Amino acid sequence: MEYNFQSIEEKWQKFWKENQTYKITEDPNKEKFYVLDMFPYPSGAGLHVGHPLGYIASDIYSRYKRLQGFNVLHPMGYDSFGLPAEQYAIQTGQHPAITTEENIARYRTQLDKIGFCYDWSREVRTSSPEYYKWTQWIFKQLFDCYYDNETNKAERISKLVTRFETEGNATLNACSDYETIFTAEEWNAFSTKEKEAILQEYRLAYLADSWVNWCPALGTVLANDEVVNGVSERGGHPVEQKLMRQWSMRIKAYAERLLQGLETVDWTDSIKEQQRNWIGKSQGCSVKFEIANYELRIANSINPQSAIDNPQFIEVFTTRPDTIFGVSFMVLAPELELVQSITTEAQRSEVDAYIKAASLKSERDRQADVKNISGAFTGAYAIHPFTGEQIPIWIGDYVLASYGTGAVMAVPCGDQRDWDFAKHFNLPIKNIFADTDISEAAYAEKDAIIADSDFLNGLDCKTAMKKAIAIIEEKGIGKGKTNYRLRDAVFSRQRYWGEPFPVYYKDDVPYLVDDQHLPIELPEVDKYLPTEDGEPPLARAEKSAWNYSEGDRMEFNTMPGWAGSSWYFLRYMDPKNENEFVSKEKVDYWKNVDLYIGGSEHATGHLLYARFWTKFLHDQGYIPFDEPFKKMINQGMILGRSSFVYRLNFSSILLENIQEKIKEVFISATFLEKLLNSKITAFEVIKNNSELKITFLDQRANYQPEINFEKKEIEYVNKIWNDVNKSHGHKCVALRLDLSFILSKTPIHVDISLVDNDKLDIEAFKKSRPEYANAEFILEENGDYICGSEVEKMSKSKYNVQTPDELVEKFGADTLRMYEMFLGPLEQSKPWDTKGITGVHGFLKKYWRLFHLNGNFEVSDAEPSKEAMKSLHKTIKKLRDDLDRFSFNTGVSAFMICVNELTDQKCNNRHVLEQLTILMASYAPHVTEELWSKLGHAAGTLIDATYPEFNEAHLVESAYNYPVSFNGKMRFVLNLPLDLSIEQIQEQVMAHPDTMKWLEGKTPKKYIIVPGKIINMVL
RNA sequence: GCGGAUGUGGUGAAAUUGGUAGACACGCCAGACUUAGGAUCUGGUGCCGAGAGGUGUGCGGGUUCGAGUCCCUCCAUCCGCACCA
Repeated sequence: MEYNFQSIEEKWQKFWKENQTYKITEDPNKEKFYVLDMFPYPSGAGLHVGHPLGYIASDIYSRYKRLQGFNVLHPMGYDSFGLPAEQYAIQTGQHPAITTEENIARYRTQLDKIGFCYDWSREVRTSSPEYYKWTQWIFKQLFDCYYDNETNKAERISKLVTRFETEGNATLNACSDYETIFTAEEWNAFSTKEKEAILQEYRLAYLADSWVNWCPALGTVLANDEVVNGVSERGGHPVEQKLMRQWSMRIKAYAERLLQGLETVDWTDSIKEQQRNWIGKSQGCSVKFEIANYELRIANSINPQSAIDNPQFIEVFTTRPDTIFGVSFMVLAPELELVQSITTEAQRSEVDAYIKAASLKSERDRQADVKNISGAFTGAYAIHPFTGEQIPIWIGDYVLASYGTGAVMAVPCGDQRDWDFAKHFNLPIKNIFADTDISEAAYAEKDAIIADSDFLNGLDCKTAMKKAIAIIEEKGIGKGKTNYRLRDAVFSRQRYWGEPFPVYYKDDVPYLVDDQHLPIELPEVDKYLPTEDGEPPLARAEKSAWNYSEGDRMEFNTMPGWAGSSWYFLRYMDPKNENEFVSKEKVDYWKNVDLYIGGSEHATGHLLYARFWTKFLHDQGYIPFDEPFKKMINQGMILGRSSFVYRLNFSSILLENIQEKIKEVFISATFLEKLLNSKITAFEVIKNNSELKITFLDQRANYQPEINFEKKEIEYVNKIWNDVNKSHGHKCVALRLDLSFILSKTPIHVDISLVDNDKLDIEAFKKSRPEYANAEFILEENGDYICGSEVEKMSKSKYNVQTPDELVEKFGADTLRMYEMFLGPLEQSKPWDTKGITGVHGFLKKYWRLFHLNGNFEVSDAEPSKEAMKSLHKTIKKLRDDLDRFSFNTGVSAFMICVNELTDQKCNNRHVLEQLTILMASYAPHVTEELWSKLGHAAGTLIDATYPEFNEAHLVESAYNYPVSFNGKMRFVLNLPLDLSIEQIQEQVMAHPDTMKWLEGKTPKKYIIVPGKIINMVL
């Protein structure tokens, strides 16, 4: 009986579905294990072979854990709100829900064909109202909380209000940018609107006018992580800064905990580092510098009010308070308002010109232009708080208005940028580090001893920092402070296809919709575009189109893509719960995700937001953990292997009948290579009567008499002439080809479905495009057209997309699963190449054959042989070790070795094959399930079989092949019993004839004998 | 510039604690069977060399009886961050 994978896979997929083999329930008697794949967006393009890589790995691991007796939660669902479906809706008018539904159906078909053990009864979709009801509910909780720095967690707004009513906000320590102090009396006197405006400054989800990344092409704002190099991550459209009233999330409040939590999770250093960078913690101290002659400045200012409004101090943030005596000037960001009031008349024109120039530079230009030092002197001076010296105040665009206070105390001896600025403008550089040379560059290391610094003299940096902060605080001119680069995340989008907010407005004040009215469903609209006055698409909805409405109007923004994906892993635990987002009982059982597999591209988006929401839900007591994903593996990208054809570009071709169109001529890659490796750069062939005259030319088409061409090169030219001429009905009279021109042209991508093993299917290629219909080819000797190739990202435009479907059809899901694992380590990026798939397919056939004799199923019930047990237990151990360290590729090799050995042993022992089948069940679920039932087990019971136990006894050897080395070089192998003592081993080795040969008459100076390992002699 | 990762045959890779480098597979070569093969089976295959042998894990150095593995220097590729005070 042949290994008929098609019928086997179809049969079992149907069985699993009908019998709900993979449906799981909470079972307090079993230990839980939660394996999760990153939430996919169901794109219209469907799956390519790169997508299932992680899914296969997680599936293998889930099955492995289940076989070991764990209760494994392994769900799948769809992050189904998103831009592509909406863009499609705008173009076609089709409701995005329909497109989304179709795409999900396609995904599901593709996923089902690979044989995953997902519990589909737990599927969730972010775009379904049953799901987003709870996204809205969580938003409400965030709205109703603030971050209390004293309890170090999120607390209810009602607690804050009580505090305001009794004490005002003077003693409050909460996360907010609100700095105005009010008393309880003042608070109680505020109007509702005023009170709400203040509360917005504290809420974790809040409405505020903030500078946002506005993307005109997408018609929406974007979060910082959705902007890469000044353009939108999706689509690459330009992004500008715009002040808009938007919902935001006060993620800043969690900066420190998000940073600390990284220590507790098992993620790659690379992702953790990216999150640390994004959070950007820096510790230091704020210091106030008094502005000299401030009164005078006010009197002279053209805008006295501005001067009065601004403080007479410049506050800076520094991470190096130990270098405070090294300050020799200050630099302000040019856009700072303070600059206007301190600039002297003499400097005004220069300063204004500089500010104007700086404002014209885009954020991107400013970043690109790091080396160009620029700035201007304001004419004003600050007073050094310790020395009383007057230090000049400059402006320069290397100081960013958005970070810290937008001002720096410049310490040129210790900071390279300050040093560069000082050198450029010839400002004083004061060295406060003992025994350092700062003539060529700043000394930025923190290992110097401080000098010329009054009370800091003789101290090392660390001690000096502490002392400096202490004295600065004592003097009341500043205090120790920690800064974070992390900014609050914009939470609204001006789009249609997203979660509506559970918010209505009355008198421009936002109010939450009561829980009983949730979910607020997406209303129908006539068009998925903004209104004429630029309101988001939801503003088009009639009041009656809303399932609930209240107040003057509903919120027209929708939530961003990361809203639904920030908590989806919780919903899988209890997907149908209508009363809670997840029940306490279920979340207490399943807890956080034990293994999370997905790409690394969400490092600063999804992975940070999900951590933030988890911490918040934990603070509020809804879930018992505060990190969502304990261990994460980032699978590498599967790259495509593109194929190329090379079109010849004849700079001149003459035909007898010049009306005839010149055909497309393609040259085979191997032949092209030969040609390029020859001395030929260009040639011309002219037919004179029946004689051919070949002329070799240089790049300028000049005749090259000095090069002697070999016979083979003449042959190459002849071949081209013949092939081209043949294709043009032998009407060519002249031909000129410039090879360097071919190289300068990009090779043409050809669809990989037309190529097999680099060989082009010429007929199919001709049919693929009308302009190729009459193409002609310069082929290899054997008549093949060989394509060139290159490894690139898989994409439609490169015609190198390989879908899993065709491979499943050709080789089966089991082969695909094993092959994807066999490619190499999961984390590594690698090119997709189907060349090796036959090897894996052959292995499965070989495995199948172990169970069959002359085409009939036949296994032996005899006692297994010693060597078969050894092969088996070697494999059991190897697989256990490999899976425990997520080395999926080496597991496949181990199976191959085992099957090869059992085949050599002609082993068809029931016990051995049965155990091997359980081991392989997680990798190749279909074929193992088939053979498992043939072995006499009930259908569908393989997934809960008892995982084989490793027994060392089967691997015990009595003898060992010792590698015998001389000076560390292995010379021969000697088989010796393992129970020999070191002395006996030495005796045996010395007695061996080969030893004599390698000793060359010398006596070894030293013997290194490690029993069971090696023998080495030092000569 | 800073940080992280990677570098081993023609190719994908393996070598888990320092102990026979290249397992396993592709490809290639030779052979068997076959009307045929993208089927199956057998043998070979790092490089140089006829052979003995030499040589070999990006380069150079070090530690060690012994280094792909540990340490130092440099180089290359990929990814992330980048005036963050």
